[in-house]
Amino acid sequence: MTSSRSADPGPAADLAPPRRRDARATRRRILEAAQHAFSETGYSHAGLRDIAARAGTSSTLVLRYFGSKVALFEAALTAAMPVQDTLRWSRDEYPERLAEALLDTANPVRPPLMIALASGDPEAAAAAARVTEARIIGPVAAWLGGADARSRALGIAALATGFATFMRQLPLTPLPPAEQAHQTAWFIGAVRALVEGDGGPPGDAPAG
Amino acid sequence: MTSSRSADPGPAADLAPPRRRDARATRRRILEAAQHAFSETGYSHAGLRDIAARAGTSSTLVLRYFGSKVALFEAALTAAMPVQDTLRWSRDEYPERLAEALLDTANPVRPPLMIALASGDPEAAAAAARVTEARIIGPVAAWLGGADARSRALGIAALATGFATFMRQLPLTPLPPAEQAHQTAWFIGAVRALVEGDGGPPGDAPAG
DNA sequence: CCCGTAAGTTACCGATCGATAACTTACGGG
DNA sequence: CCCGTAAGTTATCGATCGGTAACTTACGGG
Repeated sequence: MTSSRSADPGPAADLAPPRRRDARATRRRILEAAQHAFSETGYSHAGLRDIAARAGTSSTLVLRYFGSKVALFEAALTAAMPVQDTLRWSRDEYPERLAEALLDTANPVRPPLMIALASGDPEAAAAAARVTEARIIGPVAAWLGGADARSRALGIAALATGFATFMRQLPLTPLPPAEQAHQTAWFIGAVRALVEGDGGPPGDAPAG
Repeated sequence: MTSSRSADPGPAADLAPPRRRDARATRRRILEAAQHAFSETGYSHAGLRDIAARAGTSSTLVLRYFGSKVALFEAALTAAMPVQDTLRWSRDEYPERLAEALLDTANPVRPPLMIALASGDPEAAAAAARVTEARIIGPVAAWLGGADARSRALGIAALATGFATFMRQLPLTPLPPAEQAHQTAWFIGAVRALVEGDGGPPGDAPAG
């Protein structure tokens, strides 16, 4: 990317000079704050003022950078989609890795919840559908292969959404550890069945 | 000003006398309207004025009958839970019946969506968690039996939630019929695995 | 017939929301 | 040094929300 700045700031751009006005950094902070807010409380309940406060700015600047709330949501959901990472996993490790990612309490960004909690607002639901198709259904279906690839990719997404909703969003009385392990094992098995295909694609078995 | 009430009791108002003030009927209409509104647009996006308009009354009366919006939601979700019906199904027909119920376009009341779309608001999420435990996890787990009954019941609920969200709420480009059938078949198979138990309970087949 | 009470309506409140306009200030090229 | 422009702030708008108070009207027992 060609920087319009003056001289090349050097390879160690991490130690950026203490710019008090940095549009790119501000925009990135807003995007991260939006991912967190939309993941925790959903589209409707996350206000622009909350997001701006998390990012250390004002709601006006948020709108200047992203145009509207629903556009910010679409940008945040797109940025939160970890498809490029998940597609590097092998078919064999995919189910377990997906479960780990969904249950990782250290990461507050949860795309399945962003999708599920957005589907109440029509505009946000349309944005979520666009991003889901472009960044999940399409790539995952291509990665899966086979005739029912789209249906299986959609099943994985639906499974992850329901799993995340019940495991991380609803304040249910927590399961005892044994049942929790059973729950995770069931989820992994269901995803594995979808990854490997229903009847099993002929001659396509990934030699483990 | 919608209807002039005098002089037209309508064609055979069932068997009820033409009461112009019927608290029970009004309350029931409000509850049904709330089930529809919460199923379609979720807790946050469904306003008391919308619900009141669907029921043909005013938001004031809604609040007088149910106290608050979250209390109305809890009452509507409880009334919408079809557990008493589903538990009459045999273990064998349960998965297909559940899929039919979720995909029935004639019925606009969808408890899984009421739960999923409510989990953004903390109070509504708590209410949804209470009703889910009392009316789904508990009864279904008892009906399922076995050590992992609670975990399996939770899996069925999570599966239904994700399935309903992606099949009926998100405006995705619809799957072609063949893939749609595959999707439904996969859902039924996943539910069946949870109903029958993971390792399979020995000698516990219920005679339909 | 009469009136207490329940059923229902109208008007309104404070808070919050997304979004806009106008203003202020810092950065950097000339 | 100077000033144009981008970055950021303050003030505010109109709409909508859940919720409350006060008023009106119909039902039914005495």
